[in-house]
Amino acid sequence: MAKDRKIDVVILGLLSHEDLTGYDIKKRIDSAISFFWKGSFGSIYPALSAMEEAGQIRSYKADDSGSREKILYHITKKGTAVLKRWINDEQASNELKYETLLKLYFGGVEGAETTMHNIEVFESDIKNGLEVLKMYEKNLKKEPDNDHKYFLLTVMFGIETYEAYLRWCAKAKKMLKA
Amino acid sequence: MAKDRKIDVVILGLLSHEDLTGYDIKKRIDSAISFFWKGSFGSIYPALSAMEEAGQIRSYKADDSGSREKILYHITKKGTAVLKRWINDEQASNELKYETLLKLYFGGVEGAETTMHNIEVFESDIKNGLEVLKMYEKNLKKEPDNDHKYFLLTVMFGIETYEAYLRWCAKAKKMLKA
DNA sequence: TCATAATGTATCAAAACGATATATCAAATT
DNA sequence: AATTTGATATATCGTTTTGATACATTATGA
Repeated sequence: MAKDRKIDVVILGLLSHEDLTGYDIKKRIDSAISFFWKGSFGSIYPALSAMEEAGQIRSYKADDSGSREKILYHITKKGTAVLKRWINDEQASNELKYETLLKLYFGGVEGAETTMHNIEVFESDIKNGLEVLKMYEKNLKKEPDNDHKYFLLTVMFGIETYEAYLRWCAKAKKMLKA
Repeated sequence: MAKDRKIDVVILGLLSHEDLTGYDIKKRIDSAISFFWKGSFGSIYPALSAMEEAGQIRSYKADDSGSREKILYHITKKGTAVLKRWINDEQASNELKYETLLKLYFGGVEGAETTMHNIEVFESDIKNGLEVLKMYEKNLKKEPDNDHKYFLLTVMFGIETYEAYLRWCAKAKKMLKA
């Protein structure tokens, strides 16, 4: 009926490694997995409440007294089961929304110059992103930790696709000049 | 304050080529641009109403009497202006949500076998998608129509990235076997 | 003939987004 | 020493989008 909250499995996945606050979760999403996933506080906090209600996670206050309010979450057996069920379900929806391609597709209503400029902006963004990813890769390969094997795989995915984007940019620019 | 509806520019872009019904718009989104964008009836119909209210589009009934109710939409000057303003705005957010990578990233909680299987499912989907894209490319290159130049560019983008996905799949499988 | 697939408009609950509110604490600036 | 800034932290709000469903008509085809 109603689609299931995807943010749930993101949270469960992150909590399967360590206990985190809602704020921590947001930070993890915005750093390590930002190039293939995102999430906002507006989905994280309500999900945390609902998931605790459902017994998938358990909250507790940070015990370093004197510090400010800080609610940590710990995954329960029930939560682990939900996470595993999701990983073992082979269907996965990869939803892409490239506004850049949308502008390109409708590029006919404006001149080729505008399209060219939009491609160049995209190209520049990707070049920056690629540098960050390559830095990640370098560090991950330096100390071949088995724990980080899966992280390395996602980074490699990013590099492979970003390089493809750049190849396409070159082709597209060439085509537009002709 | 509130983010602007992205579906609006998709609709305006499609209407800039020809008059369409809401159902037509959904079909266009699900075919030509499906690999880099998507939209549902639940966003299309309310947007059509709001945009007509705002004077960006104008509706009229199909005049082939005897046929069923059919509401066609036509873009106005105001709508064209909105579309052009968006295309010329250089900021574009490309939002990607790869559930496949999410499962991979959290792959540690299950065995390498599960991860391997998930990669193979992804690989198979991409292979199918790539074939479709290549068919599109073949047809578009057969009759080099200037009108379809931008469409060809998006298809080329798809091919380039899908091939990158497949290269990554091969690498990932190799790494997991080791 | 009768099923079922495609066409077509429309709404609803749930989910996600992005902005904002509120407040504390550490570090940097004046 | 006082002040400003930025990071930390929780939480909610209005808007947009999703995915499902409802409902009805027309075309296809077994």
